[in-house]
Amino acid sequence: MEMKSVTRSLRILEAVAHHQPVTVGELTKLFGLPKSTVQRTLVSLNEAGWLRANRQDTTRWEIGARVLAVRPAALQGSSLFAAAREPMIRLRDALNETIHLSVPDALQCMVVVDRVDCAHAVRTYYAIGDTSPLHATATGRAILAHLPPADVDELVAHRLERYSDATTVDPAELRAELKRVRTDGYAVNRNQYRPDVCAIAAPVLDEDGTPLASVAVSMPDSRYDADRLPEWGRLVADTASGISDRRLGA
Amino acid sequence: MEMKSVTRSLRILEAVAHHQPVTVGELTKLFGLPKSTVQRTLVSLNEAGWLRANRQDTTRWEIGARVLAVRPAALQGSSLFAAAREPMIRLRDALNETIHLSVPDALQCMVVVDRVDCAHAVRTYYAIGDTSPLHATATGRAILAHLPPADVDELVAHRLERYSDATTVDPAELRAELKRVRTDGYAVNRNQYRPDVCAIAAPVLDEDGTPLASVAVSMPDSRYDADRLPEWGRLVADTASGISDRRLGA
DNA sequence: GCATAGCGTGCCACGATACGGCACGATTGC
DNA sequence: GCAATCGTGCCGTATCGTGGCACGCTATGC
Repeated sequence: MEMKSVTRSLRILEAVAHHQPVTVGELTKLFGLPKSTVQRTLVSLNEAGWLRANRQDTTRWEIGARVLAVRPAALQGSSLFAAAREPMIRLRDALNETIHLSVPDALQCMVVVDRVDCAHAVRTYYAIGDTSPLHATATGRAILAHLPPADVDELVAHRLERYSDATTVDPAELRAELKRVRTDGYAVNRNQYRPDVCAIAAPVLDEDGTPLASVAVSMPDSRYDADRLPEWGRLVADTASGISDRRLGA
Repeated sequence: MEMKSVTRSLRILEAVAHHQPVTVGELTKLFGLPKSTVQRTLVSLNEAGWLRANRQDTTRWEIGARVLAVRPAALQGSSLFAAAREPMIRLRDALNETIHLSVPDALQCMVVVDRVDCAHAVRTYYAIGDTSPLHATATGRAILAHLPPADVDELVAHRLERYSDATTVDPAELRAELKRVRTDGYAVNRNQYRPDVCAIAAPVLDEDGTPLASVAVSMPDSRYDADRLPEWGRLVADTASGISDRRLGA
């Protein structure tokens, strides 16, 4: 049922992405596999055009540009990506905090797809491709709030994992929060996932109300100001709906 | 030397990306492979997290968000990407034409990695991930002009493919054009690749003069004005060198 | 309503093929 | 100049992917 060489080659591909440019030896240590096996896999990935030798050190491997041609359906041929770009920068300019764009992956987790950094010396850090849980983040709850109830039921059927003291693990409490998100238009997270990280997020919706992605402003707890929450929440929600409009208008 | 199942699974992955959401049957027709083989490959790709079933029609497959964690080395840990973003927007604002950021892939072709759209109703369209030939585009020649002569020799050793009446297919003519690019600081393309598409491009250089990427402004032939070429060329070149500086300063 | 065609999926014996131990040559560090 | 380490290539064997086939299901057309 599972093709060993395929899954392994993809694991290796991911490892190359995280450690590029990387040598055969480093990868064998990482995986504990025979040299020949890793080497053969790298050559195959190279022949497929997904890997290439580093220009300076031809014994090191790195990811080729081919992967950019393969983009998730969630990005809708990257029109979402392009539409979000400028509104995100404007939001960053207005608030001077880091802005993230995330999409849900198979309703399992959120994946960061784009980022605009702020100018503060201390700032939150998520890399593009990082994942986070749906129930414990603002970005995830902004999506959850606009999903069919059946999907939410399925999520709470599994135990809601606790990441910190503040994490919402009670299904009823989560549902109440989601209801609040729908009326206010934005979701909030104070230290519920990563300690000392707060965020305010709003969903980008499809024409039929399906949540495609969410925009979030995230900041250290020290800069979180509850008094300004309504104002910031409105700004984030406006940005998100602006992206929806741009996407559909194009 | 080549692992059949690996290369084939990646071909299938790419096919899914281009036709998503797609069914098993459609893929079997595309490749002429047995149903079971395609099916098994899809399941394996799914288990690796690179594929997922469509939400509406669970019998259709699409690309998962996992691929976003795998980024080309050419983006230099996305510092190039981040450095280019705002200068590109300023250039778009100045010219009101679509701006593309492209990187060379294994010196075979250029790949579009970012885009900022203009406001015109009629505009050029390249998606992120699209590829174009080195010798027939402004974006490619901006790179070629700053490559070691040996690399250019290797390129012209293969036949220069013709895409339109205007395509430069004569090696000597290409070399003369590259020399002009080096003195002027920007490359030009009038309908040499896609008919009715013109572009002006300049390279983003590394500290040692290696071309990393190129910035291009592209427009329909109807809006191309030869009289303004020097001015626009200078603006594009300034933007590109500004990106180089930002990248190194950061 | 029934027949049929087409779909996605699961099974299994066969045989191609990827595995991994090993050896070679190049490079680096002592 | 020696030794350790690395990337690479080879080859017999066991494994693993292959693809023909059959099943259950859905949509289509008579």
